[in-house]
Amino acid sequence: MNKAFKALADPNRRKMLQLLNDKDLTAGEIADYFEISKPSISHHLNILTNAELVLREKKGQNVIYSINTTAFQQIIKWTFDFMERGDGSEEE
Amino acid sequence: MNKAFKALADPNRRKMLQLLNDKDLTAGEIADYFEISKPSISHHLNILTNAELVLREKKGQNVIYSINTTAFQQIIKWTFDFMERGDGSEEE
DNA sequence: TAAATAATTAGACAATTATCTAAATGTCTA
DNA sequence: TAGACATTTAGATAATTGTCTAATTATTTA
Repeated sequence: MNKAFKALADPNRRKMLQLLNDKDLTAGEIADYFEISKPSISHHLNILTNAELVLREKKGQNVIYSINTTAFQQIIKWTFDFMERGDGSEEE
Repeated sequence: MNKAFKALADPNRRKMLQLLNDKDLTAGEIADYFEISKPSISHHLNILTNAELVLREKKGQNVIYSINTTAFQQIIKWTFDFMERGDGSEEE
């Protein structure tokens, strides 16, 4: 959980997640959307993978990345707990 | 939004949010739950306030902190967009 | 099998961050 | 008003992070 939150702290990584949410992409395709170098892209993808926010699959020469929806469900759950006060009160 | 995600990246700050979710607390009361120095607590509270995740209110000698639920709703919204694929497809 | 392509690893560096101690500010009360 | 208390500000330092270039690994294909 901590890794996921740390991973989400970077805007480039959040953008990667949004791209992957639209469709699966190879590392190279992801890199095309950014100004930064490919090693930097690789570094960010590694952090996202370690945080289990994305899944990687090697296919020939390419590495295909995809969103891991399970991780997002956990984050939603965590965040949701702040919306539901323990006693059900809606008062200030 | 970026500030909020950065603020959430730190475990101490997430713990502060969880404490404040239970009830409003002064800076000193918050400090009692942590091992780190008061200036460090103050630093973290400042980051949370800047990210608009918490609200601060001076009351006499004390500063009372409380959760800003609006900010959490935005984070939920952001996260939720990953759960709903644009075309409504559930396929892999 | 040599060259081209895709991606990662290694290592360096600058910027950011979390922490500390010491000092300052603001408020209360004896 | 002097002292105590609550909190923040200032400034230093060590650790972490994001970025780069150069080199490496793995795969495809001419």
